[in-house]
Amino acid sequence: MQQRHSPFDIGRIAGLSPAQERERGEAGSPCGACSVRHLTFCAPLGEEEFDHVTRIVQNVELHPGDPLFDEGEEATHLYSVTAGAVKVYKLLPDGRRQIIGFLFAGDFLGLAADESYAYSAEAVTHASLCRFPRRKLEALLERFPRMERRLLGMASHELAVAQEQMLLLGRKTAREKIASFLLTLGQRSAYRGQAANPVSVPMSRNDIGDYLGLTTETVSRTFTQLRQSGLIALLPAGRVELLEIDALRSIAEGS
Amino acid sequence: MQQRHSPFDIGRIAGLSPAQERERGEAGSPCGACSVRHLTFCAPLGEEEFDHVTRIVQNVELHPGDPLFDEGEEATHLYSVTAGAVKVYKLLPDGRRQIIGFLFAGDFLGLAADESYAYSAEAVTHASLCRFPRRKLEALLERFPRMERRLLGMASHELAVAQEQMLLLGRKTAREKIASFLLTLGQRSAYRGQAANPVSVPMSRNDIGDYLGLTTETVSRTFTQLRQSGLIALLPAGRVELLEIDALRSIAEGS
DNA sequence: GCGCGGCCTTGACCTGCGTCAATCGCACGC
DNA sequence: GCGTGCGATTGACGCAGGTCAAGGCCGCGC
Repeated sequence: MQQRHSPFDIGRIAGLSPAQERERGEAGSPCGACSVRHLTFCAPLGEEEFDHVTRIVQNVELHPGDPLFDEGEEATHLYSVTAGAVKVYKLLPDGRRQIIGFLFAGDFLGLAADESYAYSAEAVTHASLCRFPRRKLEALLERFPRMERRLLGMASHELAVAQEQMLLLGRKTAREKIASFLLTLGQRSAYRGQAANPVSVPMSRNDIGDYLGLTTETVSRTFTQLRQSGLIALLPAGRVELLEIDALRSIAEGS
Repeated sequence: MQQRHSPFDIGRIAGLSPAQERERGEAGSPCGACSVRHLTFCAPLGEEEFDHVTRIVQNVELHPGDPLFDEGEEATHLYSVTAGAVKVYKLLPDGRRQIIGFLFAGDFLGLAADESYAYSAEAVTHASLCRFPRRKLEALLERFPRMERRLLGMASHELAVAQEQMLLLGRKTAREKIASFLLTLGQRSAYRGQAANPVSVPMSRNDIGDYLGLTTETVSRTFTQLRQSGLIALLPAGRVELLEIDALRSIAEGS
């Protein structure tokens, strides 16, 4: 239990050593040069496993707003984000939208509970992803149980994140939601080795609203209110400075 | 891909054949006599695997309101519900509560993203569970990759359910939430081979509220309103008859 | 430099749901 | 049968956040 990682413990698997410097891997494809491997699904793979993965992976480049796949579509591929930001969402027939998550370098998507995707995915910024044909990846899982263990760990982690988000959606106020959102974005940036304090907030107010169960206007007003209270500063290029992290933390946890 | 189940496809694995009749397995322990095995984690195990599981499993009986474990506690066990209902929830420091899910026969809990539970669990009704020491189960997973595959399938399924719940919490109205809730409870009953139409609703209005992001009063008012519209009937013993399933379905999906 | 379009902000107003409080219903113990 | 207590229901009222609408800001193309 020291050397071996628990399959129920993605935190320890993935959190070993958030690196300092990285640029997104070049569009080409060679996994050998992957600069974000330590963050991804591929991190714990051995030589042989990694070799096999390298052979089935494809590269995908998206521009802001480009769709990756739609809810209900046949789930033919799984993806790992290597650069940029992607959003994943579900729609109601009348157009109401719930964003299920924002994904950054190292995040995995496409795990489907049945044959089709349960959500749609679309680029927020310019984004690069590795694409794994599902059939071929399954064949590898068959051969390399360690990969299955890794996926189980990632799924358990996703589940914990989803549960935390349910708490936010069901029980937090707008102010608490925004504070939680900014802190979480910061933590995730730090985990990837990027600046955690002036946090980069690449998504629109509308996207933030659809993620937190609020409207654009309420998101905007709440940002303004936090700014006026001296807790944050709104910088150019969608960056937000967290001026009073402790205060934000106590707001996020419910005053 | 015909004989072999996809690891990303819990739906097919778990959904093979919801049986008709079952009573909860007797408190004793012998897995051999388990009447809900076809619903559980154990369903797809082979002889040898099942034997090993049998040897590490313990039985737990809970009365309504009994706690099973608390958020933050060391995650020493995993559980499979064999009878009754269990609720799983998270708290904010000021006491606000979000129920993450209600679990019934066949459901699994305790998968933790790190060494401690991310939520608390407590019995809703009298409940029976199988308890697996985590260390020992991990050792089995090591030996039997098929079990890991099964867990991955279950986790993927949980993830899809959680995402659907985020859509509900973030974007649905009280009326839509209650309609969705009743329909989902019905489907899950049917899946276990129990009555789907007069649905059994064993949890309190308060629990329902904490699950749907509403207050007790709003839950109560919404039930009354659905009853007055002739869509449901409130029967004794916490049972609800769904009188107009199609109408309820269209409400649940957003009118 | 100028106009255009998309996003953000702000204001005024509205409403769905929360809050507070009273009452009801029913299971249970004696 | 009768009291007791907890959960459910109902009502009156308030407010957080939604809706509708008007600018403001800014990057981009020509």
